[in-house]
Amino acid sequence: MSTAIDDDLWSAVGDPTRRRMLDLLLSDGGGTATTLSERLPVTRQAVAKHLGVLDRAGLVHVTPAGRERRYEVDEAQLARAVAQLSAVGATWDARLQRIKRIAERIQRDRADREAGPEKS
Amino acid sequence: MSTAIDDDLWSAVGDPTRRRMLDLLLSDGGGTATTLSERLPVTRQAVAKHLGVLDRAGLVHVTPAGRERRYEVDEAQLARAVAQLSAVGATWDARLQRIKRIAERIQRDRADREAGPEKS
DNA sequence: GTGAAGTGCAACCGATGGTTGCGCTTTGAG
DNA sequence: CTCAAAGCGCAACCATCGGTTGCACTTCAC
Repeated sequence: MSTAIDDDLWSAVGDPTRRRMLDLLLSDGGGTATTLSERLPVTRQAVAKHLGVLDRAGLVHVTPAGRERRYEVDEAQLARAVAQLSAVGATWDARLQRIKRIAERIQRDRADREAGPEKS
Repeated sequence: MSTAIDDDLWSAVGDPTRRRMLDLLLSDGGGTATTLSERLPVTRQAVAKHLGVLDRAGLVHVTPAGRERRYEVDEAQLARAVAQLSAVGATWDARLQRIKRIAERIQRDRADREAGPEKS
């Protein structure tokens, strides 16, 4: 109930650079630290660190190939992360809806009181 | 297209402690740094810093009352944040769906080739 | 074999989430 | 009125993290 979330997954997805990396890996169907860094405003080493975080979170898999290390998105795990994002959103959405309904009821009650004052 | 997001909003909502604070403020209908810190595993000062971040992001409003400073959630702004979360989720969801469809098509194509080999 | 490509490791820097300690105003009980 | 406690802000400090630079190591290609 209290938005208890797999914190590793959320924080992995929480960083803006890592989100862009996931975007690139998805649209390109994989990549290496070097190819990613060419399309991002950070150095290869920064990208490598992020890939480590994503790997530990299970969001990507790595395949060594000669002197390269190719990374690909783990779609099932990313789907889990998406589900958790939606869950948080849904929780807050529900509460905001409840608040909105209560506010409307209060306003309606006040309107009733002003329209038909039965007592002095 | 490229998941361009209001980074202040996202990062404000990105911290797990701040998410719990928003939960508490929503369910209690507001609170102070002290009352929040009593229900969280961090000190009042840490809570105060987070309230500053949430305030700068426009997610909460503060009302000084005597020696207290009461904070309440700005529902419209939180709704915006929720919308952005959903947007990121929807983007990835769409891409994952596309990948899934492509994978299925490839599998179907291969099945066709194996079933009816027209040429040698 | 040699140079370039790709990677990893280590040191360093700035921002941030967290703590402790202190001092200030406000409140309320005596 | 007095004074202790409640609530808050400010400042110093620490660990972690995202980012950088620099260097050494493998692998590929000529």
